[in-house]
Amino acid sequence: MQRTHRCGDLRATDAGSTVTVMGWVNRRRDHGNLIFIDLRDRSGISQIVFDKERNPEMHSRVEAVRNEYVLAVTGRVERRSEGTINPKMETGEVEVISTELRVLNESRVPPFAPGDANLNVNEEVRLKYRYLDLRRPEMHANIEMRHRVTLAIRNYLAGEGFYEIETPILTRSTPEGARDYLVPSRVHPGEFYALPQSPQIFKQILMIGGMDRYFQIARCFRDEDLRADRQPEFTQIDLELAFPTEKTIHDVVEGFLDAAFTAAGVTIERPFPQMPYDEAIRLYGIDKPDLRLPAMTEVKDFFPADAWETLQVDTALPVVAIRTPKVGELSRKERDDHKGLLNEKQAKVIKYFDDIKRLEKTWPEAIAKVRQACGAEEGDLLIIVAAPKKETATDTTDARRLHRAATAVYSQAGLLRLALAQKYAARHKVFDEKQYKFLWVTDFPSFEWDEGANRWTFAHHPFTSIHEEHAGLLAEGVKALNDPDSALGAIRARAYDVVLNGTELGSGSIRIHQQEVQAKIFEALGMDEAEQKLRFGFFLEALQYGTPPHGGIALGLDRIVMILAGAANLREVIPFPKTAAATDLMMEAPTPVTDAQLKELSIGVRK
RNA sequence: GGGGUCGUAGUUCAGUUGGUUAGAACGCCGCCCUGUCACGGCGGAGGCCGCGAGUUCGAGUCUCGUCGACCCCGCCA
Repeated sequence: MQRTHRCGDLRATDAGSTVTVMGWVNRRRDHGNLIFIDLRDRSGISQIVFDKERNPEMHSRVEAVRNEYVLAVTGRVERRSEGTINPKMETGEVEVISTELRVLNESRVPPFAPGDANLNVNEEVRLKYRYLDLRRPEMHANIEMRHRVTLAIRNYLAGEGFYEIETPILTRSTPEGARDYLVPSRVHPGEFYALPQSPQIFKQILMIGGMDRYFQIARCFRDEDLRADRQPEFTQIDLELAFPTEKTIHDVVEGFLDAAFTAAGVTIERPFPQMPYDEAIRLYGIDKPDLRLPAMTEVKDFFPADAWETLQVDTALPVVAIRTPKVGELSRKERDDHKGLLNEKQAKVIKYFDDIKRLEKTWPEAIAKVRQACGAEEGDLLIIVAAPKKETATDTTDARRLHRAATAVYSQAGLLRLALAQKYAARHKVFDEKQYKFLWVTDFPSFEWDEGANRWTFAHHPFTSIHEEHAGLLAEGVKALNDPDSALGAIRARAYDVVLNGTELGSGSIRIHQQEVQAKIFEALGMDEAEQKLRFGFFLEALQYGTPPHGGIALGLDRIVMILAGAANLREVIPFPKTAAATDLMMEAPTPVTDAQLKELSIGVRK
């Protein structure tokens, strides 16, 4: 038997023709002498009719057929009579009157029915029986969208002159950044490969190799704890190109995102707005602003100085208003609940005033200005956030220190802004509407102070160019490596993130292509010459052989598809995802291995 | 590493202050049914209450430990 049609494709225009369809039994309705079977394949569902009068032998065989049996059915497509048409089904105008039935395979009773329209089953069960879960139309839709998005990106980039190039999966461990997944070498006892956290060095080497434009739908591995939007192995759209400006790269990314979203049936606006990191912090308190919600507004100057004295606010630091739209009147309890939105650490950095009406009694003019500056409308919630006054006044003479303190206020206020948005999401409904607000965040700090390690570390990765005019700061900064207020903190990188609705989709930069600059950066990170040579010797050498200026970016494919699918976690758009404990419930991975395997790898396991 | 929620029939859940025979719905099995499409009717089977200790005359229920799922913090250049 040869399949002639797919189940979901039959239409009234097929009436009269004889077809053969194959698929799974979605549901069976047994009326005794008349049996209906909904047959399902990837394309959809068709109703097959088995009539005892017309074919008693076949009818008796179909009585034994159960859910998820795999059938091949030949029959005549007939237009359904008036009153039996099912408008809820794509194929509901027709049905197949079966003339031949072959049971291609039987099925045990499944732990859950993939054909159940309102499936309510624990994810643990879904993951264990992933093959059944994948039969569900919802999963088909997500996987299909992922395919379409990926294909659109491939086609777009190929059209822009990018080569798709594979890079090694077995590579070298780099101790900085995320924890590596390690693979023992049999040939070199005691030595290990690492799975790539990203193809970063390889793609830069490809540029040095004159490949001009590279991309890869690349699998990356990071041995860190999981989140709803983080898997230990994930897929990046990774690209790099020679002789770029920031604009070249932004145009390419916007181009393929446009193609990808179009493939998913979504129109997006271009060009994406841009915002320097420092402005993002000042307006949103975070480096990945969600533009669906209003920014914070500086309101300190609207109040007379004595107001801040009364309210016990530190006037050296910012005072901002947070507006949450369309919240309406708050009950006493709801207002009390705001306290719970701050953790202990946050409460040290900021205090808030959420009873605007009370403030208004004392400072009516100030509050009027606040409302106007925020663009507040009736029903919007306004909360004023400031730093609590401390025993010793904040030092305003040290600009870098002051900046650090102000940044802490902005970021804690930003977290409160998001917590409020989340708390009142059901009321403002901003998150319900299908809107896609893209943003480029640019000019990230090159270095950030690591409190724990008490040293400077890179904010993006150590191959990121700094702005040329900050070369002096770098020279100054390397002389004060142990000072959190060193000049290093003021250096801005030629780095950019693409952000969508408060989610970081991707991150990239113009790379360093001069060996001396690269060595200087390593030095700023506390690596002496010997250590540089040990860890990146080959790369520093490569940079000396005519490296072209180059830059690139990597975007999380899983996250893009997740957002397009409206899914709450990545597992919905990954066919075989891992659990929060990084296990595979279907394969039951990881597993112990035999002593013989370990011996061959010169590995002993500590009990 | 830390915090939270959850774990009872194949599935999703209920289970009172610790009390006698642990329930419901869907699914499953049998019989009936020629126009259903979440078909319907009648009947039936199905339980290591995650696992292990403890408290108690008595534990699904209380305590401790442990395993697993999910979410968050740390972590993720």
